[in-house]
Amino acid sequence: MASIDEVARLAGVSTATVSRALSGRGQVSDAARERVRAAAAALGYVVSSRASSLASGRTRNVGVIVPLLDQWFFSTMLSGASSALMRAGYDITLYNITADADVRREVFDTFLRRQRVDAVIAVAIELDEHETGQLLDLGLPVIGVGGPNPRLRTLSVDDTAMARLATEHLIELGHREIAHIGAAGEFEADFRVPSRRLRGFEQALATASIAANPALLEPADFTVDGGHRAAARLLDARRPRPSAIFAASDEMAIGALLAARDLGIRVPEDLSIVGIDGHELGEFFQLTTVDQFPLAQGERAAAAVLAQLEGQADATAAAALPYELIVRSTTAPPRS
Amino acid sequence: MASIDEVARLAGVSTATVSRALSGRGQVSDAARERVRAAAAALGYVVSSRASSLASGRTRNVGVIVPLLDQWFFSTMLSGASSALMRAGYDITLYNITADADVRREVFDTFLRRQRVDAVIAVAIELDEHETGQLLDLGLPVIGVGGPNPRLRTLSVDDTAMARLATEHLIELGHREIAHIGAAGEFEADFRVPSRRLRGFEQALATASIAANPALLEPADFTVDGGHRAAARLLDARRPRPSAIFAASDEMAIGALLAARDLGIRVPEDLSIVGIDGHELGEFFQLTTVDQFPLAQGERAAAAVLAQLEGQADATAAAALPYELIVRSTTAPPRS
DNA sequence: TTGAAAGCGCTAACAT
DNA sequence: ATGTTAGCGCTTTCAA
Repeated sequence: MASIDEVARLAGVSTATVSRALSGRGQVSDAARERVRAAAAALGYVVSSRASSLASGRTRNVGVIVPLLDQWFFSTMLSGASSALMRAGYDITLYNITADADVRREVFDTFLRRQRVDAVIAVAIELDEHETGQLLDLGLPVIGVGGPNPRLRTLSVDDTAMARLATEHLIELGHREIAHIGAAGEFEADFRVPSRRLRGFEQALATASIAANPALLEPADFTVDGGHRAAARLLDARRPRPSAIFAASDEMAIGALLAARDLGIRVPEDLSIVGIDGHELGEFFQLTTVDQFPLAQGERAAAAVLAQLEGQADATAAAALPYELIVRSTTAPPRS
Repeated sequence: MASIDEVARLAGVSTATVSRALSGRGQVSDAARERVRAAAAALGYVVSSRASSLASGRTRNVGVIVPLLDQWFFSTMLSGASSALMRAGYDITLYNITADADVRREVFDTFLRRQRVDAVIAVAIELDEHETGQLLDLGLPVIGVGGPNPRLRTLSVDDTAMARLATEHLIELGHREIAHIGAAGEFEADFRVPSRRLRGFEQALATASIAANPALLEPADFTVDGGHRAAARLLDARRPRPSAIFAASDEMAIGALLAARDLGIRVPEDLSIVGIDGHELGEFFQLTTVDQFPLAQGERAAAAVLAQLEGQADATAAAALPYELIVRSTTAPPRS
């Protein structure tokens, strides 16, 4: 591993000039810069982040906290954030806050305090007061994605409005008996998303003067299987059947779709189904959904963090995250 | 951010003793250790990884290279590796080698050479000669998972044997007309897994003296959609229909299953389907598969790396990665 | 525009 | 068992 001294010697300049030439900070003549570049390339020299970060206080590394990795939505957001940060030359260190409470505490008490990162992105995590305070105490740029947090700079999509949009789509098609598959106890603890989507659903019904019917609310855990079971209950032959289902995630919507197929109920002729998220499988199942572009959300979070680190105004900061109704083939007017 | 001097002062010892007490290296009296602990806790002191790594040469950070994030298999392995490393107090920095060739080159030329990591785990990446050399040049423990690489210490499951096992299961049930959905050109470039699974399929047929039939081979891209399209071609009414399909991944097997349903072909009565991987949706679809426990693979990779870092013999090193046939409800004897 | 030199906050010899 | 001290390899004043 070549060191800065060797580069300086080969280029015939001081280490200070090498540092300036390679980092782009401070004035360096074109000639010197070129010689330094050539020397560094010849030696295969790369600035040691250990030494550089100790001297400068900058690590070129961003911490990303995620609640789960093995779910499409989170890994897609991570993918977006990761590629944007890497393009900017930043490393990313990953803090996977799993179900394990000890690990979670360690992340906030220790891992994040090791001065390894210049900034933090917290993805879809509901932070409690104490954790939020710990994050703020780091004295670093912190940005949250999803789940508005009044004490943090947060990018979030309007879950209530998305749910309203999905429900309104069904209402406009003429549906009146609309069921909702969504939140359930345990899951709720970490994410308020489900309840916000339920609220949007209720708002849309109220605006259209459709009475809320508790029998048409089925809790589920945001998995395909959960959506399938919830739909099976809703579509039970012994009770009046809704003409449409709004599922609070595409995974649950897909589960509902498969449940309908199992029961010989045709979609969309006998039953309309709409989801939320923009899941990769939505195209395959021809699922109508409200897309929230998770890959782009990750990229936006990265851009916001980079803007703060580089001290520029973040042009996209104020704008709310976009979402869009994608009408495919699982929704249609009810029969007669 | 409190520094080591403040802790030393508060504990009434030198900074060297603080360092020793907190790192566990070297001899410290119980009394001193306790005072240091208390002082550190009182001040909220955490060792700065910047300073510590410069002085010691250790970063307590492992780099993980993955080819994709938004696919269940890779994110699951990452999840396993991540949780195991975090439990051992290690950070992980994530290098997502996307489709972008420039980013890929940068990772090997620059990112990995910044001396930010103590070791590298390369997940399911086919490295070319040059990249393998670059990894080795780092002078760090490197372990690969999946895709055997003769120059690297590698944990890998025997893809050929897994495919053989899946195919033998069909043969033992009495199937003779067995189709395979697997590799296709472009995908092949990065992963040799598909061709190894094809080989296992062919071996099992040969052992049972079943003639290979090129008409029963359909290339697909390892997605649900690809599996669906491949199965639709295989199940086309105008040609002789196989009695069983072995898909080289669970995602494709699920696609095939849905294609059969679309065509009114009953599974397993009219068609048996078996996959590979142990996908989370396998249970839901009652899919027969050969599970390769990707979460455990990630954990094993982490354990192997930690063993090398800590200089212990890795007890699990020699053992091949386990796999297991999980018989569920998509396979049965053919109809006479 | 460039160089000399003083740190950045730890760790690890070496001494005691 | 503990303290003293010389680095680790850079960055950044400060001076020239």
